[in-house]
Amino acid sequence: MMTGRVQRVDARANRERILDVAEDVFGTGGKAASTEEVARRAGVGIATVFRHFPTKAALVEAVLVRRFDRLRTRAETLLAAPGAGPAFYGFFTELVADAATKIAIGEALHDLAGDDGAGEAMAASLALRRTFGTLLQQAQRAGAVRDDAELPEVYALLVATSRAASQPHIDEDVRTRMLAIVFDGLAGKPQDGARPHGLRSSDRQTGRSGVQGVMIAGAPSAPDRRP
Amino acid sequence: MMTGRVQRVDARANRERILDVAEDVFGTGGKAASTEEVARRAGVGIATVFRHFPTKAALVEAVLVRRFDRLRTRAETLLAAPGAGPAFYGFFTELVADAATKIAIGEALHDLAGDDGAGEAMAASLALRRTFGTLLQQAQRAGAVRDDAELPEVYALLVATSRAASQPHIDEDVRTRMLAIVFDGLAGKPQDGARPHGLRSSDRQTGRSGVQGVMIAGAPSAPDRRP
Amino acid sequence: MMTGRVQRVDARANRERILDVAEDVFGTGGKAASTEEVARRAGVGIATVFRHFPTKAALVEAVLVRRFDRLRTRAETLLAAPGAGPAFYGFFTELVADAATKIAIGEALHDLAGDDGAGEAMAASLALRRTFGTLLQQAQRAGAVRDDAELPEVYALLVATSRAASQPHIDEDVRTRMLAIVFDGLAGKPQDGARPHGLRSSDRQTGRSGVQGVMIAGAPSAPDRRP
Amino acid sequence: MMTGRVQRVDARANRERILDVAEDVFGTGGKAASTEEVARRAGVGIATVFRHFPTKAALVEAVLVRRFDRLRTRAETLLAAPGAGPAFYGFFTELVADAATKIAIGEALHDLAGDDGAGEAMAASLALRRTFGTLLQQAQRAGAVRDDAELPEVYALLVATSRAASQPHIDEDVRTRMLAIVFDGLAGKPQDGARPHGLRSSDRQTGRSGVQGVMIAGAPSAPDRRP
DNA sequence: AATGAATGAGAATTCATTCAT
DNA sequence: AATGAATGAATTCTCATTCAT
Repeated sequence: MMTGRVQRVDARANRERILDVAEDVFGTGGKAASTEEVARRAGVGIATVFRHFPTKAALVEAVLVRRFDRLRTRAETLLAAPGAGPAFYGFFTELVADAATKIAIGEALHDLAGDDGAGEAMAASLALRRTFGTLLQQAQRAGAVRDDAELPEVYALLVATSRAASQPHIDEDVRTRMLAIVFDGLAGKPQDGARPHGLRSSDRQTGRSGVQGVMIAGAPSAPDRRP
Repeated sequence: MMTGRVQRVDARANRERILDVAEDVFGTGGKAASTEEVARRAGVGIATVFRHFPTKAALVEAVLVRRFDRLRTRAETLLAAPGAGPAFYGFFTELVADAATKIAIGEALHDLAGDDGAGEAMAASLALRRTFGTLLQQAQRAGAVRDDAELPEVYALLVATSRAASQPHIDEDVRTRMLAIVFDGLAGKPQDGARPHGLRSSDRQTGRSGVQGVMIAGAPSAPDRRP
Repeated sequence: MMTGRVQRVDARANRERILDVAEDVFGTGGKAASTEEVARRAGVGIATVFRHFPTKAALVEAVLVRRFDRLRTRAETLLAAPGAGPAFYGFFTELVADAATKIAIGEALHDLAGDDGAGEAMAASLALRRTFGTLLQQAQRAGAVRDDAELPEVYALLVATSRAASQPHIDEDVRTRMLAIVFDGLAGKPQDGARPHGLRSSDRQTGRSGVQGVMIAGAPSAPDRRP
Repeated sequence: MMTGRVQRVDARANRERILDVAEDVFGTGGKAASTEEVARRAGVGIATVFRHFPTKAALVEAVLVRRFDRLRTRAETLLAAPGAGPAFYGFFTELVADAATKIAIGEALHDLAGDDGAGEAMAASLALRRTFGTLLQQAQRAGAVRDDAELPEVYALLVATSRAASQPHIDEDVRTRMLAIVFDGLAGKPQDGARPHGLRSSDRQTGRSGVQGVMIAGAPSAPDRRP
């Protein structure tokens, strides 16, 4: 009994170590990194990795599931915190900051978003997205986020910025200012009708935005310089 | 002589065909796609590909250089067009829309951004960035983009959104609305001091944004609902 | 033109050499033998083997197809020869003698017989069986083989004896005498009703033969010693 | 003491269970089946299998020894039964029928026959062969088997037919008729000199049988149809 | 210049066997 | 004595790159 327990504890520890290392290895080198590298850096034999995760895909998936679950748990914690605005923006900021060190997870977030093959990871990803959607709604009800922003585009921005943040030359400073711009866009009341860029967030089903044509054609009718 | 000339013309045509195919192949399948696939779809022998591009990396680089150059040329054209604001936003929109179909180029833009190994492609990438910087300055001078936004973060947003747009489940509609938010953030006057998210684009060198701590601590002093 | 032809000739030669070697390697070691062994003994790189045969199964199948085709061709030649009896028995003898040196091919004949996964090889095997069936019918019409023997059991005997002949300790002498017994059984007029073993070839659908029960029960009614 | 005894009883039981399972596993999947599969289906840990049988080869050997011993015991029982003919043919039939369900054992019988590496199994195999030889002699003395048949070829036929019977598409009906032909060959008085196949069981040391040459040459002088 | 064949260095995965408890 | 985890040596297959024609 005791024996069994101890062995399991050891194995569990190994499993966790492998996951930790894999998160780092796949983070740095993308999922193209070799399983052997994971084994080496985890200090175990290659077969041990395969004992815990029968295929490489299973290993990658386990890494993602763990990561998505952690993020979702964090989001749930923030849901309960007072201050819906800070909760939303804080989570957004945290996730992007975290992505900076877990490089290819952004890629995974990215890849999985449309991939339906990876069962569990997909589920965990969707759960995270759902919770994030709740954070968004709360923040909108609190007036901290404009009402016309919807989950698909906001989540796309979350993925986009976290992915961008994983680039090594994007330091913390740049990242913060990048987010400040996005956050202004999210918070900002669509002031007056005249915007310099001609896009409206509330536009739907309009096919191609008119901007491109206008721009190519040359001078837009909108005033170029604001008073 | 004639033969030589003809062969050269043939070779040049081959080179272009290979580049076209490679752009598509690496676009669809990522740079993990095989060189043999490129050769097959270009209708040439594998050795011909390696005759034109001594390594796979060289082929990928040539694809990127051509792509960056095209984008830069487009940016230069817009620089001369009247209407600095539409020029900037239009180019941004175009590039993101284009990325949606050239999937892995966004990845490359991404990867290269910090990579200094890839000589020519890096140079082309920097040239594009520089031209984009000029577009930005013009737009700022025209009042179409807030003054406190600087190239690093704006370029980061360009990369981020173009990468996000390459995901299959991001349709044109979502892409447009995502950009609308970002563009509002770029255009928007930093209204009053009280922002719901607590980030200021003009903050520099401040290490960690204070948001996180505040948020975790709970209720911020700032009013949650705006009047 | 010339160039292309020459290359193809070389490649064809390599292909044949690989097949020859594979026939030997899989013959000696069973299909469990490694592809690398085939490559080494063929004097080519492992990748060359896989270039010609995309999977190991394809290689094994190609070996079998070639072998079955050769045997069928031989059978067809004999079909045209005068003397249906000698043709039948001669083919039987030849095939068994040949199997003695192509060890595991007997195994393949064996395995394939019920296997429907291996497309081409299965087809080639069936073609051989069909031609052998014609040889059998001719021999029966010529009175050289008893009329009540049918293809399934005769073919089973062919497979069985060729497989047995592949064992190293079965020398030619033993093989010949083993065949002599089988051939006597095939040729032999079902003499009188009283056989010492109690089985009749013409029995069909009789479920279990009665022999076993009788034997276990003890003394059969049939006379034990023949006059 | 008590503990030791109990443990030993348990261990013995485990050993038997492992052997039972192994007989089935190696029977179904060939000896390529994995040891882990045996352990799993036996409900023990993999290490327990290796405690009882130090190598996989030892396990396979133990399975074979047990099987050969059982067959030999059965043969010995039949030796004492009245009716030497039925004893011989019955044993032959039983063994072949049994092989139909213990697939790869036929293969093992086969493989071992010439293999001198597998000590105990080889010995058990030889013991079986010896006992079978006695059955044969008795049957010959009883006139149930022709006098000129000797053990090597008869045993070869036993192995050959049992191996053939293990093929899934050889049903009981075909198996019985295949045996009927062989048994006719074994029982049959070498009638008159003129056989359609030209082989004589009593031929020894004659190098190649003349049949092949004759057949290839074409029309034999012997009449093709018997009067 | 162009081609297709050849090559060896990985990569994922499996398996018999050993180790620690 | 029993267990399950760990291990490294195969094995199949892929791919960038080189060679010969």
